[in-house]
Amino acid sequence: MPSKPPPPITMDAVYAAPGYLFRRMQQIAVSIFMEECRDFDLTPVQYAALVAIHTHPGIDATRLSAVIAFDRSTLGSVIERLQAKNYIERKPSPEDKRIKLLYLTKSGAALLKEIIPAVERAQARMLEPLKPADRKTLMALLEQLVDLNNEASRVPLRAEDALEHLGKAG
Amino acid sequence: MPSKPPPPITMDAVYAAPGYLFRRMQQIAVSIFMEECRDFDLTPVQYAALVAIHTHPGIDATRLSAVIAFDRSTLGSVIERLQAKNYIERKPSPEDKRIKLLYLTKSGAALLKEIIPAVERAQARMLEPLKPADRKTLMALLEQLVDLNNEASRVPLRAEDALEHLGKAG
DNA sequence: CCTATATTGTAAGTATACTGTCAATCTCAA
DNA sequence: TTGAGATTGACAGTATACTTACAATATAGG
Repeated sequence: MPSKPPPPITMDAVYAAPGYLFRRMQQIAVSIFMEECRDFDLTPVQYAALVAIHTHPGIDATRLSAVIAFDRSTLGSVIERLQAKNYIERKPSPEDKRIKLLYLTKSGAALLKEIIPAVERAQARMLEPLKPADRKTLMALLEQLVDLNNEASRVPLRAEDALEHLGKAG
Repeated sequence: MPSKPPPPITMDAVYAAPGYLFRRMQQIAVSIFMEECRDFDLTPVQYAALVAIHTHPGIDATRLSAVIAFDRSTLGSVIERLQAKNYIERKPSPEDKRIKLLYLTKSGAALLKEIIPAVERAQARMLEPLKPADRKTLMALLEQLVDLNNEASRVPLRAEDALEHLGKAG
């Protein structure tokens, strides 16, 4: 029995591959975000970090990385930049000398409020070319897929766990 | 008339935002690709470049960037790494002294053949958690969205145009 | 022919995103 | 209590991904 011949190597196979489409869509999403938020000098990642710190004041970097599914190393430089721009501040923890607690500054809180309409415009623009029903379908499937694949990523999202150790156990 | 109060700022809003899901899915996709292709020392981007050079031998870097929707600057270092690993070679064009033509080496062609099963396993694994019908729906919608948003990205895909100037016009 | 303009590859600078490693610190169990 | 192991933030190293800028080269118009 002859084995199946290998499929031809074509760009069309690349263009239709999930991995390629995910990369392409991510590029597009970042591009749209940066365009809508041009006035604010804030990247998508920096925005997510600000929201998380706003929601969980006094979080530390390691837990923050779990809450936004971010590598700890990467997050270090993100935090540095946010601090350099005076949007957040770091205070040493009295309980654990290794830890630095993160808080929004007034400037950071104000920025967050102001930028939200631009962020929502960006999010809407990403899906705009689709029909409303298709937008819902796509988001529902993607949310499922990301959730079901959570453990496959190197830095899984740990939204709840992360907070159990924050002195707000419940 | 009082204006609508602003929506509360929550992490759930971030988790459901298209931009966040696209970034997360991209992280997961790269992670799975790297895991399946561990034996080969090739990144997703390097793989796409190899396929494109295989499909269009003698392509130059600028056209390659259009064919895989890649920034020219980024591509420079990708090409360098592929050359350092002896998977491609660059030859000066006799017609245009600015241009360097790209070709797969024997080693690169062999690698490409060998890696394909691993790449296909990776692509399959990304969608595995979904039901087959949902996989199709998701891919169809995503393909549409990427295509319709093509111009929104900084480096739009120009699959066909790019080749018209390659001496294969027609 | 010669000059304004465009293209090509390259480089410098910024920002994710990951792999490791490390010292300081904390925790827990023997 | 002390010592093994874990955690934390920091750092070095690699790889996208983008911006702007630049010199070398090519092209088109006058």
